[in-house]
Amino acid sequence: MKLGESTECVLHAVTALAQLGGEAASAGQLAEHYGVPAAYLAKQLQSLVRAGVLTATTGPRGGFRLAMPPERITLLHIVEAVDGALPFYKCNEIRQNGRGGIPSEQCLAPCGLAVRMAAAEAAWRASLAGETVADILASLPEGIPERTRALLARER
Amino acid sequence: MKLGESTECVLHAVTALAQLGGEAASAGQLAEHYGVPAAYLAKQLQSLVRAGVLTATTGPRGGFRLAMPPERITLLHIVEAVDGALPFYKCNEIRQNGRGGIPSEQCLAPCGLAVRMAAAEAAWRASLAGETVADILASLPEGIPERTRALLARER
DNA sequence: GGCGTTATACTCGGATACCACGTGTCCGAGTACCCCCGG
DNA sequence: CCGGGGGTACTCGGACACGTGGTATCCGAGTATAACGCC
Repeated sequence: MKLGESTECVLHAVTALAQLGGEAASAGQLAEHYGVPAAYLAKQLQSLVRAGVLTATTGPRGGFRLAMPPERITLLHIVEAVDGALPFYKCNEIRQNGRGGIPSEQCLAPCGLAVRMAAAEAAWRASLAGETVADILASLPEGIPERTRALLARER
Repeated sequence: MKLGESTECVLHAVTALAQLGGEAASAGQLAEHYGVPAAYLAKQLQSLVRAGVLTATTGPRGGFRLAMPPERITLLHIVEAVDGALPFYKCNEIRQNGRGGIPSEQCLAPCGLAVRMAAAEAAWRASLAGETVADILASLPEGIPERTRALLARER
């Protein structure tokens, strides 16, 4: 029960892109910015493109940029894009299997365990869906966005 | 980001044990009761013993039994025992690494991303900690506890 | 000087090895029970 | 008939293969740019 190691990289990468205000940055730039393998970061950012959180453009001066304003991108969007949106708990209805299997006519109500596990998972998702990238930007230390822009901006 | 397949088996196994009211059942019995591999279930139940949720006795008429009354066993106890209690999200402080690393004197406040991820995880844990095995028993269909006792009880 | 063409360098995108965790299985150590024997 | 001892069968507990998902990496397809030559 843990998120992939790459989730942290991607969260920070999106934060950096948000500081650029719609400008693009290449995977190589972002990787160098955080000291992570470039090819690996690129692979993860692709899943964000598929999820519609980022857009990608090829060629010189290309790269990744936000597909939505930061206020509309929630942490849940990013986490689900990178780590998958499958439910944590999969109910296989084993209550109906084996020697003690409950006859299906008594299983009209969903399995109580599955209901509780789903509720906990919903609480997690709701918490992540309540925080946006804009909230993260607002909590950065003073002067960091300007510094990020200076480091990542590409002079024409 | 998903729980192990075995979590479901273990949750149901504990539910079955709770229906026995402190009586013991062997791993083999429980496995047959749910149609799952016996050796595998036994392996998982061991981690519950280590976590103090169950007690185990060897020898004939031995097996596993609850170490606490069902009202005191929460779903979080079980899930953490089986799946580990590690945090989902591990903050490696990559904000301090690489070319854009933030100097440590500006990192007195914890990383905002880590704070949000931890909050979501806390919501998940709180939801699971609010549900006990006794709640699960109360939501079972009519007559199931009696049936489980009849199937799992071992005549002296 | 302005425009079209060409060459270039840079970007993403998917396909490919490597490794760790979880799944599934097995056999050995220990113990409570049951049977048998002796008193 | 009662008590003790030994054998037995049953239980958990940890050690051992196997497979899948994630990590890390590479090279190829495509494009905007920039330079160059021509008009």
